[in-house]
Amino acid sequence: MLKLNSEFQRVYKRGKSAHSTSIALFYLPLEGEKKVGYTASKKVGNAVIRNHCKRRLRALMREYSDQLCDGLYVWVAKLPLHNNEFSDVQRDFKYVLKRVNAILVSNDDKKTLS
RNA sequence: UAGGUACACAGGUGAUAGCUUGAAUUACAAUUCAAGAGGAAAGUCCGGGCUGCUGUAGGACACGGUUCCAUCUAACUGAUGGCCAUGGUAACAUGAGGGACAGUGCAACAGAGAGUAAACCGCCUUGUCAAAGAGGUGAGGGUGAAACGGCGGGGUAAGAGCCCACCAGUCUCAUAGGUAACUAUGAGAGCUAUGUAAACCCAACCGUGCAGCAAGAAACAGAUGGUUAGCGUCCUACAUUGCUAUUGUUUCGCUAGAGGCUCAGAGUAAUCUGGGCAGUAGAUUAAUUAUCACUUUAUCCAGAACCCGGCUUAUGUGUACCUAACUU
RNA sequence: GGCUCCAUCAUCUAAUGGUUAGGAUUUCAGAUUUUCAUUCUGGUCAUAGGGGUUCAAAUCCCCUUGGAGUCA
Repeated sequence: MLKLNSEFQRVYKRGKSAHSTSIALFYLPLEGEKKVGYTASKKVGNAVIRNHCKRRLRALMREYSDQLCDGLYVWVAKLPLHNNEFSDVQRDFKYVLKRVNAILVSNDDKKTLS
């Protein structure tokens, strides 16, 4: 779990970023450790909405964390995350990960891609 | 149809995956069981508890707050019931609702005059051929948010509470009702100088002065200082010798409390008294959920962060009673 | 989480409770100029929202909304 402000700033400055309509991802590849931080600013809404957004992100991360590379992840909630259907959010989640190249690719998948 | 008042609820069950705390088991990684946000948890507008500022007690000044009456409460700028005023056809609602003969200030513009009153036009007397001038007059005109009681009669040169009747208002007294605020009736007095205290202020009452759980305490780690004391200012008395500031981590503070539900009694009510019942929310990137199915009125505003009592604001659905108008 | 403070034209700011809320910059129109700039003249644009006190509120009081600062 990411906690310190300095760690967040490091990821924002050096990491790769990808954006979709409901989610933004900042990713810094790092050998040996896997840390995650969740962010929902006051721009998103009141306390209920911010908590809900973080919960949704956590639920998705739990589902997919086995398939991901090591590194520092920072998930940023955007305005439509609260209202969109869960399936749409899931699609955005996958799309963002793909853009950053954070998904672990097995040898079989490599062949199909090539 | 329109409006008013009071109250209730804020979901439940199942499947899959998962979070926080506690307990148990096994033995250091899991498994099982139990519990897990609100009516406003919000705004931080009041009142307390609790903690610290060497301590305790007292006085003066200053500062801040409150303001019809009674009751309730740990306390309150709170609640309940009443009184008065204002708004509304009504049900009902709202009210910082003491004092303007203790004093000071202010009332722009307009207007003759805005607080010791005041003579622009007009009216009357005088004066004159006619004017000018001198004097009286607040009844009439006009100005303004506001012009010093209203109306009628007497009176007068013209007028004026100058005098009288009625009405309005002020003060005093008496009687009746009420715990009281106050209300009703009667008598008398003088003949009556506006508003503003949410301007300064005066009176009465209240206050623990300041800071707030990021208060503060302990343990460990190390180092660097400050001083004879202070918490609105000043003063007095007594006690004490060491007190105190800064940094990091962890633990405590942290949840059983002026608590909740329910029954009976007292009270118009707020509330109080007595009996019974059930029961660990306690996080710190901050848990209490995600995806579905069924059910149903099941949706809104919205997420505890030391804890309680209020106030204010946001907001869905339903129920009961009341008022007005129309129709049958 | 606690405490403290602020809000006036598009921007920076004035204003003792009392005239139509003033000034500068910007912007718009016109004049000057062969044209542009400068200059001159005139105009547009505001008291955060809702109540109350007062004859009268940007100003005094209350509530709400938005914004800022500070405390480990």
